[in-house]
Amino acid sequence: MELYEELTARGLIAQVTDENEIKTMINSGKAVFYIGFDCTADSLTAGHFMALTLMKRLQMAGNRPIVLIGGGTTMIGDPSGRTDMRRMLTKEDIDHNAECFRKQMERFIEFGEGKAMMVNNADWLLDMNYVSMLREVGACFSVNNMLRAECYKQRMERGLSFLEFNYMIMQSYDFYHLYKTYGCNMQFGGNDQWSNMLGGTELIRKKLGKDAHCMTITLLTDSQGNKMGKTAGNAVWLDPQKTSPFEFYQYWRNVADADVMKCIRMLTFIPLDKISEMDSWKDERINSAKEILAYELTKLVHGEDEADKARDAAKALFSGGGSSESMPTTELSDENFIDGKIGIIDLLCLSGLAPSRGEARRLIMQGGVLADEEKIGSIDVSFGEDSFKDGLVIKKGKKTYHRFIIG
RNA sequence: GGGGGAAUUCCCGAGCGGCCAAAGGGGGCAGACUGUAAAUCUGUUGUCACUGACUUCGGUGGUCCGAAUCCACCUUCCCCCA
Repeated sequence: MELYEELTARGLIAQVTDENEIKTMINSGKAVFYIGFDCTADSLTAGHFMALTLMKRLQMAGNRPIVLIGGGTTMIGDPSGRTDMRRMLTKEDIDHNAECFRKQMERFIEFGEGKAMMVNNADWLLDMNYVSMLREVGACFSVNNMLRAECYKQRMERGLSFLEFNYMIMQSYDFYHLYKTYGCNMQFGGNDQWSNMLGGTELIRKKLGKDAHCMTITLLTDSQGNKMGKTAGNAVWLDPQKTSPFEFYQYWRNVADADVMKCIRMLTFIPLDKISEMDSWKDERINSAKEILAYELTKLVHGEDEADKARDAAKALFSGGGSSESMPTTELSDENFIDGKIGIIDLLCLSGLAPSRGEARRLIMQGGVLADEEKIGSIDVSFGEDSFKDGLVIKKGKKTYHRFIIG
């Protein structure tokens, strides 16, 4: 099966400018394509991950990827699909974030001569002269059309600043610049980027009379229609410091039944024929599909060792037995003990299992705390030093564990 | 430039000068049921020395015995007219 057909079968393609052109181009490895990443945080997220896998798929088929770091566009902030304005980031923040992105991507995409390249649009956007920019680029855009763009829709109701309104023009200029400089003939991005991306092809057509193409990736949403890759409003990060491999594993291990196969298809590199076998899995068997999903993704992002550890830890915790090695651990010292004892509430707060003493108290009263698999029945329970000889495992609810040892 | 309106706890949103730690919903957390799923039901959701005390309602001052509620100024946002 050829690349384009595979992407379609995996459900990755949302919209394309010219299906036949794009198909022949990427199937024959002739595309020089870019994906832009705005560095609004100091780590990539699960959402970016899909774009990275797509880059890899295309690279494996001989196409040349350009990673564009949005050091310049992040100064503006993309309003697409947002209801409120992004917090303005300082130049220093952006540079720092860009550096973090670069490091994470290098683990994933091969950069170098004849391979992928990385550029930063700060290099050509930041020194732009306003008036010449307006004359060169602004003349090519119709405000009437821009206002009709889907990506501004929500903001038309709640207010859109002129700053953000210009985002589309900046992104379009990027494409134009890359086309001229590197012969970049295609842009990929999330489906929410469609209007911004079309802006680029329009600009290239108007300025150079040439055709360039775009293709958008289906946004990964769950069966409820929410964007995936978030827990309680927090992103699932690729940085192990921000989201530990274990948490990362658990996130995918816990996706809803309705979403597993979609995730496997879109995010993993498991061959399609294998996946279609799994399609018929039901009930308890679908649970093992989740294990596969979680393992595969953890392996891709954090490497095989971490994936093994995360899987073992999960097995140990949920099916009993096994090691508690990779569990988050807190070392207690003498000063934590009063009269040779430490209270359960202190343990919960110390480890961050509970953010406040009130919360800790509540958890205990609701029967949500176990110590070495035994339910804590009272908020006054305390432990002597000898309880920690072999480590004490405190369990909060069903899925959160913490081990305490004496340092 | 002129006029009008808004800012409440994680989010949306109600809130009469005392009965307001502040309705309701969402989300979160925990319990039951389960397959580490979904759906459903229950409890809970400012902090602490927890049947009590303390700190919260954009900011700063003020009125009052008493302010989320009234007044002044400031900040930010929205709407209408230009």
